[in-house]
Formats: sequence, structure tokens, C-alpha cells
Amino acid sequence: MIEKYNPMEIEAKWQKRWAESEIYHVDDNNPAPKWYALTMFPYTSGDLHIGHWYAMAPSDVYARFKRMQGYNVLHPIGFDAFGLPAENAAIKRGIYPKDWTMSNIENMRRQLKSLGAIYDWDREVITCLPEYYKWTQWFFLKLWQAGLAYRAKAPVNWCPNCQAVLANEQVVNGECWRCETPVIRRDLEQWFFRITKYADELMQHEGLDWPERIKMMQSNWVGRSEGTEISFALDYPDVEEKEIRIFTTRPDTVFGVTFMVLAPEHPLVQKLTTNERKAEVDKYIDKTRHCSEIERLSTERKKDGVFTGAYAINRLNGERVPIWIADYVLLSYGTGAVMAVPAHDERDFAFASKYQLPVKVVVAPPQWDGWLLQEAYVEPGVIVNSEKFNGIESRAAKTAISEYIEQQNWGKRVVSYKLRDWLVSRQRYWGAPIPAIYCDKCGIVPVPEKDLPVLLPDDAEFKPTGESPLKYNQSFVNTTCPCCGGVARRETDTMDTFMCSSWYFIRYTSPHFVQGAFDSELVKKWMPTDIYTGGAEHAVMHLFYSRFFVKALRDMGLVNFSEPFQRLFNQGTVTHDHQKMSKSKGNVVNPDKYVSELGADTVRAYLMFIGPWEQGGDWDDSGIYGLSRWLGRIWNLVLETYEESCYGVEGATASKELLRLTHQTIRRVTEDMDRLRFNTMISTLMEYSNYLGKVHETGSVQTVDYNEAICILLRLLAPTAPHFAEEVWSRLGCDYSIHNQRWPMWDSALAQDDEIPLVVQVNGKVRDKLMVPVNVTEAEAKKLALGSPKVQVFTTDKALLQVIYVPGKLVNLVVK
RNA sequence: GCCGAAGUGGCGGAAUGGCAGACGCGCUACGUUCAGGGCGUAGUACUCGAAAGGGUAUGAGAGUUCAAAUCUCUCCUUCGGCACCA
Repeated sequence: MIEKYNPMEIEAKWQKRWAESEIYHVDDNNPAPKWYALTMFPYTSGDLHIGHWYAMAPSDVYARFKRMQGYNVLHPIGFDAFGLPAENAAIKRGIYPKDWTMSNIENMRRQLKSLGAIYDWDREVITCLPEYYKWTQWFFLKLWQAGLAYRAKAPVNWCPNCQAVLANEQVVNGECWRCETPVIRRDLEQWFFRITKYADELMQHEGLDWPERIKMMQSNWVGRSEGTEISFALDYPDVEEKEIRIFTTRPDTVFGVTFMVLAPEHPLVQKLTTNERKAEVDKYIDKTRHCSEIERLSTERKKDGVFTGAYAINRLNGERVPIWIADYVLLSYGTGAVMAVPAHDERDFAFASKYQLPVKVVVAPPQWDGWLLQEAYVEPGVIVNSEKFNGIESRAAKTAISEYIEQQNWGKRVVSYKLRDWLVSRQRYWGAPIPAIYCDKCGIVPVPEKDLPVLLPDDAEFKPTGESPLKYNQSFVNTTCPCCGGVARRETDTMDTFMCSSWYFIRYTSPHFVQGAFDSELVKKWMPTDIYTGGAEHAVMHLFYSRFFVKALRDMGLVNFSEPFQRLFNQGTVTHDHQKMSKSKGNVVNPDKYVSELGADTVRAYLMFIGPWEQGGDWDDSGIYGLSRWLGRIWNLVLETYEESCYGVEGATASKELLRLTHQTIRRVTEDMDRLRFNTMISTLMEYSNYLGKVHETGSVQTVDYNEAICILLRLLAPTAPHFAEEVWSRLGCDYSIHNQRWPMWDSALAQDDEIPLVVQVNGKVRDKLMVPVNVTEAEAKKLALGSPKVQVFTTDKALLQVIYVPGKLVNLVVK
């Protein structure tokens, strides 16, 4: 009687053995071709939930597969450890963010180890430790030196609850993405990175194996649009500016302008507003300040605005048009001013209708005879009411009018982007301090590289005050100027955590390097990553920032590649009760319970089996026992045969079929692995093990072939159920370790079927299936099909019109 | 509102123009000296039929094709992303 499969015992045993023998240690000098399999590192929120396992387990399976294929695989792990949750949790529990974070890491590390992954823990990176953030600060200085960092006063999103500035990306439906408090706006002096410099390049994804969906989202995020900047004349004796510049993608409609709209924050508004309109304009501006940008951009809201009392001149036709303000025009996009053409823009039409502003048609709808428009006409057409441009087709008029404007020096063709520069300042404690010093004499001075890291004091009061908590930490703030040696103050803002995660994949290549952020030779060896897997929620921000970092490094001559992530794959989300898992909803599924009951191998296999990886799904554990039983069946099958020591029959005849199925299985499993189709990969292994069970029972194959098949099954199973495979492998008396074995190769000739089922259809309906030799000729196949009695029932007394033959698949008889 | 993805048994899903429902869960029956979420065998879309066998079926409707879950169009539903972008 063999022992039962006891996952708890064997998993602990092998995890210990693997660690002691350093089997997963990654050797930079290994001459095998490299494979960098990167998984998005987890945020240190406390516990890993089943969704983390959904991200980590399949990516480990894939990395193990590549490792068995002979690659020198780097599959590292680390922790994204700075950020607001640590601070909030710390405030709530009265412990330091660092203590909270590090104890979370300890727990998560334990959970991750229970997964049985090939992580080389010697390469672990933790972004909140000085040996890491020293280099995050160094990146800040490098970007500054390269002219990519600057300070600007800008309206920012302000969460009154978190007492912190939020990036636009962190505002969800006008609310703070973490605490859901409505966000208000406030002006602060901030650090920005000039990511817009790379706008065009960031839209390019040439040569990258990425999902179309993500590429599209990134391109939309950049939001490139070609248009024309046009100057409208101002004639106000007391106003210094003599023009308003607007951006439009419809220069063909410039003769149809009947009013203009400025963003309420536009600097000209204060100068232009007439005395009698001032009260109303100021009231409107105040109202705008209380709206978040998200609210302003909501389509649900009715458009409204206020007349400033001022007018501008459309230089093209000399017409005088009123200047309005409205909150749907944003200062941050284009020039913060728009020309309004109600006849040919839906939004302008709605606005004009509300305030009874004129509508002037300049692009004629088909058969237009001067009727009043009921809605904006936005399609192309023939230009009218536009003086010398009349009669031109509107698309051609875009060029013609733009050229004319350029000749007259009234404007120029420009490219505009939705993308904005990256705001990196955070008025928070738990982040990497920004390495800048303010000196009354020398101005803003970078911290010299030799003085890095600027250490985050452990003892700071991090209570929210509306300003950086570091401001009140005298020993941190007070310093001397690196230029003049005089009294100076440190920058008290910290960096956006996206800074930390924009280069962690580079640090993994040389995590202990002390002379710099990374060892160039090792970066050259490992980067770019061959595959990057993670949630689609990082489609834009994180991936965008990382790409920006790499491009900036390249332009500084520090790396020799342009893109960090060659292949990108987004796994789906695991929900629970059809909702995203979150602590606040109380629907978090902890994998520990399943691991301690059924073992990590079963949990790994189940997560991969529930469906295509990119699809995710709702967590339902009702099927998990099926996977546990499957492993148990293989256990019994393999070890029973071992005990019996004789399991085949010499001279048995079915070995050829077994061999064929074996090679078909290797092929299917390998192909599914490469496509990351783990659900069908496991089905294939199940079919194979079921077949071996049958073969074992009937004793229909030769011992040597059966033996070989079992070894192949275990190797194909090793990435999915690493502990299980290792244990069975060792019980069979094979050498440690199965994970150092080579992935089986298939032989196409051996995988080839002798006979195939030929489907015979009559008028597209299946009427018979015939087993025919694989190399059957078209003539033979047709003859066999016509000869089938089952088919003849449907063909007698009918005229045969056509015979379709699909080689190796079917014959379709078309009769009438 | 726009963009994208998806909709297949009781359930998760398989099949990417060529046998619909692989594999697994659940369920049913039988067997097993079966204490246990054990093991084994058979069955399990709907429908007509005693059976052989037939018909119907991949959200709904049309179309293309010898052939459609798969391609096209319209509509419905769900999920994800974007947010007046001038």
C-alpha cells in the first residue's frame, strides 16, 4: 500500500531543499541564452490575496517552462513599498509606516514562498529602503540634469481627507481613488517631468508584442491631434496682449466663428473682463475652482458659461465676436482658448442655442439651400460664406486656409497632445525625498550625487497637516547649501511612487550594485525583459512612465535600448461575488487557507485551469477538488506502478499509439505554454494522464515505453506542480532535480496519425465519419464518401451538384 | 456618449470557417468491508421516438458561404477603458 499524496509535507520539504541547494540562484555568468520573465511586483498592502496568486502562479509556470527549455531565466520578485496606504494605516494604528510596511513584507514573503516559485530571493528589491531609493533620487537628478525636470505652479487635485495631492490618474469620478472623498482643486508649486517631450515616441509600439488594446489605450492617452494655432486680434488700450491664440483641428470652419471661449483660469480673463461683467465673471470663476477637473469634463453636466464683455476680431473676415468663459475649456489643453463654430461643432451648437448666439454655416450640408440647422453639421462638405475659399471641399480647405493663415503670419500648423507632463511631487511622508535644496542666495540647488541618499527620517511626525510632514522635522529641513555653504532648506515633498516602479526591473539585474543604480554590463545582458505580465490597470500610467524612463536613459547614453518590455501580457482580474476584491468590501479571498488544505500545487493548477489567463473570472472554489484529485490520481498511478515494478507487457502492441499520443501531448503542451493558454495546457495533461491510467489497467503497452511516458508526464507537469513533480520524480529514484531536466521535445513524425476521421457531410450536415489513412487521396476520399450507406440514405434520388473536399478533414456532398 | 472585449449545457470553459460542448466541476445510477469531500464504471444540451434514428440548438434577427459559435450588418445584454480634446 502506498502512502497518500500529502502536499503539506512534501511542499515544505522541497521548498527547504530548493533553498538549501540554491537551485534557483540566477548566475549572471551562465552561458545559456538569457530569459527575463518579469511580473509586476506587488504593493505591500498586507496580505496577498488570490488575485496576486493569479498573477504570480502562471507567470512562474511560464518562467519554469523557459528554464527547462534551457534558458538562463531571471524571474525576480520585490516589493513596491512606498505610498499612501502605509501612511493611512500607520495613522490609524499609531505605528510607523516603515514598521507597518516591513511587517507586511515579511508576511507577503512567507506567502510568496509558499507558492513554490523560482524567485531568487537574493535579488529581492524593496523600494522604501535607502539602498534602493538612493538611486531613485539619483534618477531624479539625472532627469533634472537632462532638462526633463522643472517646477511650476499648477492646479492640482487635493483630497481633503488624505490631505494630499493626487495625480489626475488617481482621481476616480471626482473622488480620491483610495478614500473616495470628493476632490477639490488647489494651486501648489510642484515638480514635473517633461514626459511630453517623448509624446510621439511613446505612441509608437513598433516591434513590441503587446496586446492591441493596450497599445490603443496608450495612443489615446497621448492623444495626438494635428491642427492650427490661430491668432484672433484684440484691441484694448489697457491690455498689453494684442491677440488670443486658439488651437483648432477645424481651420476650415474659421469663417464660421461666432464667439470665442476661454478657460476661466486663462490669464487674459482678468484683463479683458469689463467692469459691468466683472461680478458675474468672478462668481463663475469661483464656482469653477470648486469643481474638480473630472467634474468639469463630465458629459453629464450641462454646459454653461459667462460673457466677459470683451470682443475679438477674426482676422480672416474682420468680424467682431464676443469672448465668453466656460469651464469645459481647460487651460491645460491646447492654448486654453477655443474658437466657437456652432454650425459645425456639437458642443458649440449647444452652447450657442442656450445663449442665443448666432450660427453661421460655412460647410454646406448636401443640397443645402440656406435652411436653418437643427443640429451641428460635422461632416465634410463644400465651403461657403468663406470669401475666396468658397467652393473648395472642406478637407482640402483645411490645408488651404492653414497655408493662408501662415502666409499672413496669423498662426501656424501645430501638433497638440492630450498628454500632460508628469507631476511627481507628493506632499507626503512615506516616499523618497526629492533631492533638492533651496538656498536664498543660490536658488534651487540639486543635492550632489555624493550626498545621496537624502534619508527619510524614521522619527518624523507624519500626521496630515496639508503640507509635507517633513516640513516640521527641523533636522531634516535645515541643511547647508552645496554651492555657497550657507543656510538652506531641503525640499520637503516626496516622489510619486510611480518613480520607484519606473526602474525596479532594471535594478533586478544588479540589485547589490553599490557604485550606481545599475551595472551597465548586466543591464545589457538582461534587458529588455522578454515578457512582462501584470494587470491591465497599469496599461497607461506605470507602463508609460517606465517607457519614459528608459527613453530618457537612452538619450543620456546610459542604456542601449529604447523599450523596456518586449512582450506584454495582461492577465484578467479575479473577482469575488463579481466585485473587485478589496479590504473595504470584505470580499478578499486569502490563498493561505487553500494552500494549507490542498497544497500550493493544487491552487496553482486550479487558477490556471479555470479559464484563459487573460480572462480572469469570479472566484469559486467548487472545482478546486477536481485538481487535487487529479494530482492524487497521478500520484497513485505512478507510484503504484513503481511498487508493482512491472506494469507493461512485453510484446504488447499498443505502444505505437502511446508514442503518438505522447508526442502529440508534448507538442500541444509546449504550444499552449508559449501562447500562455494554461487552461488547455492542463486539459491536455489530464487527457494524457487519463490515457496512461487506461493503459496501465489494460497492460497494453511495453514496459519501456510506459516508463518513458511517465517520465515525460512528470516533466510536462513540473512547471505547474513543482513540488508534486519533484516528489514523485525522487520516489521513482531519479536524480535531483526534475527542475534541472530538459523540457521534452516532440517528433512530428511520431506525432503523426496513421488514420484520421473523415467527416462526410450532405448539404453541410454530418452524416457519417469514416476512418481513412492519413495520406488518403482526394479521389479515394470522395469515393469512400459516396460509398457510405449512411450517406446514401440522403443522396439517393437526388442530383449530385458538387463535391467539396477539404484534405484530411471532410467531404461535403451538395445534392438537390 | 465614444472606443474596445465578450455573450456557448446546471457551472468554469473547449472548438477561430469544416464533427459544437474537449477537460474539469456538479448531478444520476451502479459497484466498492467506502469512517472520511475516497476509488471505479456508465450516463448527463434540448426535443421526437420503444429502439434504430431524426430534428433543433452557441444572446436575438438578417446576410455571405458547399459549410458559420467563428466572417459581415442591425439590435439586445454584460464587462472593461476613456471622458466636452476644440
